[in-house]
Amino acid sequence: MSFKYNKKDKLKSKKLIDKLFNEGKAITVYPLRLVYLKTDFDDGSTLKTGVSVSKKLHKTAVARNRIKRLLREAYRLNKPLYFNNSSTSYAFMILYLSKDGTTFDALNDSMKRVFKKFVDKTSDSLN
RNA sequence: AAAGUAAAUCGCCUUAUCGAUUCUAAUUUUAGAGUAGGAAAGUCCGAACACCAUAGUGCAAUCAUAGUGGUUAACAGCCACCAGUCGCAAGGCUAGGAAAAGUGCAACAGAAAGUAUGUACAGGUAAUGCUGUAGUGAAAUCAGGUAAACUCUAUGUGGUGCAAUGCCAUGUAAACUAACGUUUGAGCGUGCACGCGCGAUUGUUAGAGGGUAGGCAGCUAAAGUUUGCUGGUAACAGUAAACGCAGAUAAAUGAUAAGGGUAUUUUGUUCUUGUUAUGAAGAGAUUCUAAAACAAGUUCAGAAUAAACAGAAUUCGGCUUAUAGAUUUGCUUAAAUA
RNA sequence: GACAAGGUGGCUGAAUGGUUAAGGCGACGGAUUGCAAAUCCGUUAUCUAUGAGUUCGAAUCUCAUCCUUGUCU
Repeated sequence: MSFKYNKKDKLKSKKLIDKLFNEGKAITVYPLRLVYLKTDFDDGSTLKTGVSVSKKLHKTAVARNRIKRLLREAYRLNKPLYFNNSSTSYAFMILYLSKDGTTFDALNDSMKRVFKKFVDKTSDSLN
């Protein structure tokens, strides 16, 4: 798996997103919240991920776009470090909970902690 | 100088690495090219385009506009001029038709706010609110004010909006139940009238229910952008050349690092100017100098900090609002300061 | 994206262009009570989203801005 994050790996289907929020589980490491669900995909990709920022917390489109871009970048760079060997496929939704702005370094750090927690938790449940 | 005023331009840049998306090649993972604004925003006007079976007319209502002329595909925009108003001025602002067509409204105060009528003082008369002043009020005897009150005049105006609309996929579903309607006309474009015909195999309304929430087209070359020339006071028009300029859909246009430029603050430093004697002259008033100190400006170097408003969603023309900082040009200056 | 509706004290909610704006629920103080509740009396508060305009006068009319809510397939 590489650093790429193209159309196939994005979570787009409205149906799937509804299902994810209804049936999925969540991990919160402030300021991030990861909602995940184990599913299978038709097009062969193992992970589908979307990001979201509330309009209530960040009023302007510029602020929301900025945070979403940083979230995608952090996800793209950290993905191979944690999921290179996993064969099970998941749908992810990453939410940004803080009201304040952020920097790439801070977000990168918290993204790593979220994935670490996720990997620990899922491997525990398998055992 | 400073202050003001009008207009225009820019809105950090470069490189490397890792990505996103569209198109074109080859072809199955490579290469090349493109990729956000002046407001992309608000959705306030005007259009294009699409649908409302086809294609229309009149009236009314509604709504909009409102000096004159020009400009434009169109406009409530823009340009020029006139008028009013604010400003010393440059210049700014103006929903700027009609109150002698009619209806209405005017609290409190005041005698009286149109059905008019009368207090005090003065003047005047045969006599009288007959005349003036005072008093109330935004407005007072003359009529006026108000049309962002109704209204009148002139001009214009069908509705819905790309979540329009067409096709594909999915679903037993153009299915089922009730009411209304059957050529004597329900409905067909929201009020009335006319006209036109369509019309039971797919009428209208309501109920209950099934499916989808996906894809393709619409979708980006356009009343296009830049520069020059010609006409016009100008808005703008004509013409020639060059350019080919976003197309995403839980939302692309990014992230990181390095370097550079700009502004502010601060440290050191170069130079200039000013102030100060504790120095010097003198009997003294006072005068001269300025090592040092302080203040202001300035040269160079370093450090830190900061960099606005804001993100396309069918497309154009405007308007409105937000906007750190920088640059350029024209014009004005009454009073006050140097 | 396209198109609509609204904004009045802490909450709810009325108003013909005419006295810094009705009423209710609250809150506070007093009376009542052995103490409370209920009841009665009084008080409170920068209340018409913001900024302009029309008018003698604006919560009301007009324009712009801000905020909130709704509709669509």
